[in-house]
Amino acid sequence: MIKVYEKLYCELGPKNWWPADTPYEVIIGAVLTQQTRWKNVEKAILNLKVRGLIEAEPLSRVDTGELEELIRCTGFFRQKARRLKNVSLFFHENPDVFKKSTQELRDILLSLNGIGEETADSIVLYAAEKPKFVIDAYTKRMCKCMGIEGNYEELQSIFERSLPMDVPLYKEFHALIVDYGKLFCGKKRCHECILVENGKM
DNA sequence: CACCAGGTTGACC
DNA sequence: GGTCAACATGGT
Repeated sequence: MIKVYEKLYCELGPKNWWPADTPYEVIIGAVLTQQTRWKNVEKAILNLKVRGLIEAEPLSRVDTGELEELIRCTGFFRQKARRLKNVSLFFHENPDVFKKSTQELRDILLSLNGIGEETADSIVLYAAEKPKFVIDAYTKRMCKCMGIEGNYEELQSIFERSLPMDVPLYKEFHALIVDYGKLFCGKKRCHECILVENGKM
């Protein structure tokens, strides 16, 4: 996998993800971007910034109806508003949760409604800056292009086993995979894959 | 008009 | 264990 990383980095890097000013902005963005284009998330985050809601405490208390309007442009706005408030209440009451171990933190995040594996790992990696490789739809697609298939845990294990355990590397690699996916891996265009030569990575 | 986007959940088998 | 509809807006 390290060769895939090097190839992507040479073609497209560096991406310097995650685009956010603070760790809590990463958490909000991670929830809002679920099944949604980042462009729309940016608008919603700007709305929240204007209202001073990029912190756990105020976000946990904001009126649900108002929050729904502020994030409407990200779709699924009712459930995202409810989930954002729940998550914010949790972080407000547990401000030191990032000090826990990677695995503990991941399990805690997964227990929160609205945070599944990808969102949990995005928060672990980009907000808490702990080494967990994020697997998303682009990653699954890219792996499939390379003849690798599996569930979330299996794919994550492949990346984590074959890469040095390094937070900046995990961050940049995931960013590159997403960017690469947007450019080349849109369903019918996988023949343009710049990764596979000789059927090998 | 149809399809998709940096997914998650709860119901069901 | 896996599969599936529901959740909803905005862009191509």
